[in-house]
Amino acid sequence: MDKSLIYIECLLPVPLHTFTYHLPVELAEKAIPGCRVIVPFGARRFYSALIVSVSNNHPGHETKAVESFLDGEPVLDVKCLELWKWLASYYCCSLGEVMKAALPGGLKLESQTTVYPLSGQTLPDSLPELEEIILQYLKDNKPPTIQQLNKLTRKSNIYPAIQSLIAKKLVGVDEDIVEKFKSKSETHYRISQSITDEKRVELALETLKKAKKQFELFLFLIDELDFFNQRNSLTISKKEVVKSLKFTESAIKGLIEKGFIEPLEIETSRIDYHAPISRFNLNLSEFQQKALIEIKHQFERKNVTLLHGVTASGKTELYIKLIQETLAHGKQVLYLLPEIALTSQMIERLQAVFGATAGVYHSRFNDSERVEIWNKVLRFGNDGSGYQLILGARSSLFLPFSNLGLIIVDEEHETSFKQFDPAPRYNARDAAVVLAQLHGAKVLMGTATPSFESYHNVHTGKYGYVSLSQRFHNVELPRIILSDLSDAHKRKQMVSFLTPLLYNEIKNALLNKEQIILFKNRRGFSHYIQCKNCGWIPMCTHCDVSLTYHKYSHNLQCHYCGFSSKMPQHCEKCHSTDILDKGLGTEKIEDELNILFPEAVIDRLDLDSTRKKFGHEKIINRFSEGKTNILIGTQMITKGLDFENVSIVGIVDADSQMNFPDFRSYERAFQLISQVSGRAGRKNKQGKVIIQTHQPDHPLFKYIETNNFDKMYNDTITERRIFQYPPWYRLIYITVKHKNIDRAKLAANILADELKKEVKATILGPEFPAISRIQQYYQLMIRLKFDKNGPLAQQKQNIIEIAKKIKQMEHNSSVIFTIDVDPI
DNA sequence: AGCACGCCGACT
DNA sequence: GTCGGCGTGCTC
Repeated sequence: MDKSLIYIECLLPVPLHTFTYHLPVELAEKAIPGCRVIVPFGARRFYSALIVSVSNNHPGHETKAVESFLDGEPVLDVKCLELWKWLASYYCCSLGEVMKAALPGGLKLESQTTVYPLSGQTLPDSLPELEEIILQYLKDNKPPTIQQLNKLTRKSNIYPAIQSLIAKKLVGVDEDIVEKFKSKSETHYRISQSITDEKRVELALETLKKAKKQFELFLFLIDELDFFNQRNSLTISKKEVVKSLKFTESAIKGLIEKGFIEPLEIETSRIDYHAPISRFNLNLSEFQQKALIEIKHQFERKNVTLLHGVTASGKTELYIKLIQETLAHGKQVLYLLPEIALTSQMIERLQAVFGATAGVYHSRFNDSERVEIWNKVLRFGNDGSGYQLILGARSSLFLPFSNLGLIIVDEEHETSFKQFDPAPRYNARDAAVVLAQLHGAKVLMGTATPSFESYHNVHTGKYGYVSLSQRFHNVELPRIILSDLSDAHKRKQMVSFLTPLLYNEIKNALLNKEQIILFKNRRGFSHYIQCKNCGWIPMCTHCDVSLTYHKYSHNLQCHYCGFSSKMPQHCEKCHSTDILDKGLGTEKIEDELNILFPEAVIDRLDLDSTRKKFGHEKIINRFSEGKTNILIGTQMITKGLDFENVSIVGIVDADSQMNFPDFRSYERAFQLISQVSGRAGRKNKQGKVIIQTHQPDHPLFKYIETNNFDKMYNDTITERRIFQYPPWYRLIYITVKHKNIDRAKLAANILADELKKEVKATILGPEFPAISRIQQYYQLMIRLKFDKNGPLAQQKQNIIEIAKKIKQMEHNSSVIFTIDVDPI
């Protein structure tokens, strides 16, 4: 064994395992897990790689040498790496994939090839046209990157031409690592270090007598930077100097040249600073006080506690109290929320309380902002400037925490905590429990409608449980009224899509100047069109779904791949011009309402109306300011919004939610309807929730009417056991995709057969899901149900091995297998 | 994920 | 005959 080398396991920003590199043993002290190095990878590229572990042992295959070191200090805590490893093994993906999701792009470096001309070689008489173009470009420009040349020549692959030029010794190439993150900096000035006392100032002014502008500027700076008290410690930005008086660059330059002031670059933040409210008094109600004591009591014995509190029961105040206490102990806090964009009210509230110690992190930040937040979390503990509290969406789980004391998972039941695509397909709620364990921290999960998984964990004693059943200010829960759609249809009493009951309630509310929310989910039928003559329905050419009609843009769109086409003038099959729109989308509801209630101001909150930046906020603000009378919305309106004046919530079509073919449809429907209901009735008046349904006798409504989550859970949990579903069993769904339907089928069948032989689980499929083709790819699904107490980790390994084996078979290399653990 | 290599069809 | 399409295999 070569004793002069040590070996490091590295992660590169490619969706693969780790790679081993070597470096001389003298540099061993620089090889710290969590630091980045630059390494060669493949034929001609360099990447930044993250050191995972260091060893003295030769890995048993060839290794390349580390090119250089990037960091003196780790960019993350080793506990983060532990979380990554857990995620990779639990969610069946590579560590490289986890790293891709975890590290902000700015910390991942990649080499760029630049091309430069070589002189001294005589030009041949003739060159291929492409090579001529390149040479000409090099003559007149600074060395371009390969990508720039590709763009310039509008060719997809310019590399062969460059290789040919290299062979002729006409050009050379360079591999440069580019640092993507540039910290934002401003030019500042300070009084020169050589000016040590008043005397020197006078002397300086003496020399400046002839340069009037410089004299004035110097005097200004001495005053502004409070030289006589602060000496040379303060700085002023160039912006301010130029702005404050009519000083020009030349005056500044003059002072610098004479050595009276010094320029320096100061890093500035891209992130807004929030000043905390100076005096924040938190008065907990008697019930909240009791709940707080109970939570702490639970934390003595349990690492995770579920806080079950109805809407508006004041969970937030409890969170704030617990965060304050944890921060006071010098520990970090992570507050996880679903879909950050939809919870801006909550963020604003918490930022107002915690000010600059609190940072926000989610996917809408750009790369530079993310690196900045990352570094601020990393810096916590070193100086006073780091973030101690992070409010964020699921990806904030990856921030480089070193000393977490508490993780709050708000709206624990929300499905958006689960990442679906791409890998890692992790559930932030569950990963939070693991992360907390690594830090010895506690987890508080809050919700008004617990997920069955979490509630089950409470029942088995794994999680602690605290309930908060009293609403704030004793606001009553809204009255739930069912409205029978079948009956109204039969009696021909329907007013467009409204039962007479809901219609009249809306009318009355409008008369009383009260607001109305109408809820229509996206699931179920959206707004497709159909030929009345032959039944033809326009379909997406890439996916097997019907196209949705959009009135606003007057075209047809696919909600899966974004494909759009013109609205056809006549049926493509029978050429009939009698084409009808079917179904009821939010857009159509808006239209109908405009006809029914022409005096009302109507707004719509869905994916289409909020696409513009701040579209969401604008619609919400209009409504909460009372400018809108009726708000129509999808799932979006259920998220953490508090309105004062909503007396009626109408659920246009409850059936499509309940009848969705999924084992969780009950749970979901209950969650959704109670969340929508929570928007109704505040402070002084009981609100009404009117549910339109064809099945008013459905048992689900009994639970909803009485808001009896417990009963719903107990009545339906047995069914889950009988049919082998969570929380009793663990699910893994495997999707097999290929452009060719037969290849997809064949690979899926082989996989299912192998799994049945090798894996101890109930295996269903392969079968085509409801949508069998998405973006040109046919897909089949295999579903596995595992006994919770079995050796799951081993089984997962088996699955990965089998999939790998099948991929190696002839013609199968382009088959895509995706493994989804704990699918939602 | 990139990127190189290699094997086939459509053009000068 | 060559250019360039993409299917396949490899990266310490």
